[in-house]
Amino acid sequence: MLSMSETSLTSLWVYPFAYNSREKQLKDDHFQALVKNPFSRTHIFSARGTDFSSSFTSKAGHLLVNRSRNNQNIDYNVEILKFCEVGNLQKAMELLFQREKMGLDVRSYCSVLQLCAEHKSLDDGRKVHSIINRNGIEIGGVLGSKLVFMYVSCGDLIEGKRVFDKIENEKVFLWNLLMNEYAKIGNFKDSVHMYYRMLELGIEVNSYTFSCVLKCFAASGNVVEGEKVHAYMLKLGFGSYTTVVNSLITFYFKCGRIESGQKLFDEMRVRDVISWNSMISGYLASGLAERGIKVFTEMLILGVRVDLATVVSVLAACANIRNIWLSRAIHVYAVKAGFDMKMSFSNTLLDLYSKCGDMDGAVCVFENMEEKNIVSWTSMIAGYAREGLFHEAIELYREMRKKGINPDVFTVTSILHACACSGSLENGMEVHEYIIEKSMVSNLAVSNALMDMYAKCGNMENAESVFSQMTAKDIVSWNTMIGGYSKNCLANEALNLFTTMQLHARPDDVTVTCILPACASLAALDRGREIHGCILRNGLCSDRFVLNALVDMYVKCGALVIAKLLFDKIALKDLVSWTIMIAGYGMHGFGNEAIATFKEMRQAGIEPDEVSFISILYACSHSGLLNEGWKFFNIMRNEFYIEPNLEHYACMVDLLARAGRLSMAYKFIKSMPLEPDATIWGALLCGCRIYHDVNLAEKVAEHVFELAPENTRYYVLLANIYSEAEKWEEVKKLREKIGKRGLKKNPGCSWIEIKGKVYIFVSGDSAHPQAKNIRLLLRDLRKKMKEQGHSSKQKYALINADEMEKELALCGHSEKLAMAFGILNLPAGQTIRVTKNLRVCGDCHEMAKSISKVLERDIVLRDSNRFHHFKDGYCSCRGYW
DNA sequence: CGTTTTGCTA
Repeated sequence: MLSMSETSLTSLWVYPFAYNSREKQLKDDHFQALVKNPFSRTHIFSARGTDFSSSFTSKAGHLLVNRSRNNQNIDYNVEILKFCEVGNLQKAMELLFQREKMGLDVRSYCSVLQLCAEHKSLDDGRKVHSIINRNGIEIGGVLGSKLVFMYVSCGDLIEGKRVFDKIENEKVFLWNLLMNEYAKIGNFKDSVHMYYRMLELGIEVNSYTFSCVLKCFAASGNVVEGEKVHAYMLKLGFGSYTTVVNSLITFYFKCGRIESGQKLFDEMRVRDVISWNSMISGYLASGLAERGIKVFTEMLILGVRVDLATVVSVLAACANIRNIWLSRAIHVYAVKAGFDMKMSFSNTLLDLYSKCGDMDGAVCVFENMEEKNIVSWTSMIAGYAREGLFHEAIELYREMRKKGINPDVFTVTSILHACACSGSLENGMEVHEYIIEKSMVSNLAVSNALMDMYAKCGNMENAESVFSQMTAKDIVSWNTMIGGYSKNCLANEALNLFTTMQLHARPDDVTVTCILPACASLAALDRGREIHGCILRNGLCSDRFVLNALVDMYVKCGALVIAKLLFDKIALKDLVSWTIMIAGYGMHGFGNEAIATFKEMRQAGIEPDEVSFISILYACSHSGLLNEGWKFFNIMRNEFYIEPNLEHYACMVDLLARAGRLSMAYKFIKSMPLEPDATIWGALLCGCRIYHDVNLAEKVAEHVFELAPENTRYYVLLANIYSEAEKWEEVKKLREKIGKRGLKKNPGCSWIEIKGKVYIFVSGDSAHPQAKNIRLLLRDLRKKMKEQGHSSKQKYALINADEMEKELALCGHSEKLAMAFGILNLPAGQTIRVTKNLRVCGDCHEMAKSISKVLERDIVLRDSNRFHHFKDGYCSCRGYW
């Protein structure tokens, strides 16, 4: 824009009477170009008002040389420049094509390239490039720079870099330009590479270079290299450049070096609004919203100018700590400052409402927004997902796509979370397709969310496929996969991946809380101990989730004493800690200790929930504490107003049935306000077996078979009841029934861990290298049992007679094999710990008792129901199994 | 000649 004096002077000089016709003149492109043309005296005044003579002589002089050589040409160059000046790319291109053979001035090409860059017209730019090549014009110096600039501006970074590499370049500008472009597309590696190359070539770097390279190291979290840049920057005297220090502050915050960022900020002599905003958003992103707000307050006290970005960050900080009061104040402030009409402000407000659980408020903001962007939609979707309204989240995502809005990385991760939590595999797979289409898989957060979605939907194959295709994995990726395997009952896969992980990354608190349940489910005590060591080495033992998982692992691996020692050491025991310990005592048969722990918990001021009541009720039933169980059932309902669910009822039926109150249990089921399921009838069926009540068993079995026709466990149970009553005819009938249905018995299997390795045995296993020794040992033991008056209980037979014979011939059941293997391979005196996938068989139970006495070996056997500690011929279950 | 940077909500 011309200043007032210049305008008047200009106009007067060229057209003394032109004042009135000025508007008309401006409409005329051609004329306007003339006014600005380097040859007109006007140009000298308008563009370079100060130095009349030098500008005139240099420019005109240059062109005058051309004029003398080729009179025609001068006009073409001038004309092209004219069109460039007014921004008429089309005309300039036409002229360029027409006159390319005339040996046009390099400047003309430069001007057109500049215009192509401004218009972001890659097509035209390429055409200019080919004209240049066609006419054998040497690409270098200014022309080279312009070509690179054009390509980069038009988004063709690859071609830009190609031209750049061909030309001599010590100009820092182009280096910075390319570096920034690489950084913009997330290619930090190449950006940083250029920085190192600059240093090698001795190119003088400037503040732009430092800002860019710091951004790269911030993104990749490379503290070491970033600090080197920091030192070099100070050496070159950029320590007082506000933009560079701003970048440095952001870098330190992104690397988690908060104190360094704060220190830099404190020592800054000149701070601008960006310095302040960087601090606020730095704290916000580090999860320290309060400190961000504190920076904002300081800003207000010092009277620093606040801008939209400040308000947006502070409001987001308020949202994160759910500070409604401060949010309102800032809202009012924003309205006064006129920020409230901005989209980014509305987006933050919307997110604030949704984070505070006010989805109606969020919807209100959302619907009243004149313009919405991807952030608005994503915030809404994430809000619905956070509130557990997964269906709404998915619906809104659909609506958004219908509107033609392209989900970005944030949207995709939010919707995947909604799909994961609602188990909507189909929707999740649709999102996966979109992700592939937009090649978003390279994004870590997206891949992690995808894996989580597949894992939560139970599809570990697809999760594994995403995982294996990831080029870079972070701790979240590993944790998601390990946790996925763990939760999908693939404990061995979880453990194997954990081993692999340790070669690549350092486990964190989440990793160990994911892997410990896998050890627990396998009862892999040695692996669990290893992980305990890993926890100690990595300083993770102050995390309450880790401690709870650790206690749970020791409980489920049968090491109750260690579990209790650790439990006592937990300084802040939460409801979960207490529940784990109560359940632990329960499954090990220490009902009274469980009750004592429950009381302690209440004394500690922790209120039990429905889960802790399940634990205590099971503890009572495992120890046959009928009256205490009833008491807790009543306390739960009358004192804590917790409505019993199916699981609570199952506990009670179990309790009654084990205590021999079979008809009472039957009446109890009949009086339930909930529809009983197979587990509940199954518990009673179990009781029928213990107390040999064939008549009731048949009645109960009808219910069970109706509710769970596919579960072989119950057919086996009934068959056992028949065979124990020597009703062989009925056993046969049942066997035929099962055969007709094509059902297969869930094979019993047991395993034992020796020196960290798990050995698995299935019923009648003879393939094992030590099978012969095991057989001999068992035969020997059987003999000793008989001498002591134990009779072999042929009653513990199974449905299939052939199988039974085979098992007897080989001395049988998987738990016997595993126990024998333990005796043969573990040093004397060491407890034998065996785990079985089904309930322990009665004969094996007897044999274990005998082994514990005859061989003086302690045995801890975990079956699908509880623990059995065998010692001196007794079992901790005292018959309650 | 000038062209490029730093912060901003999910």
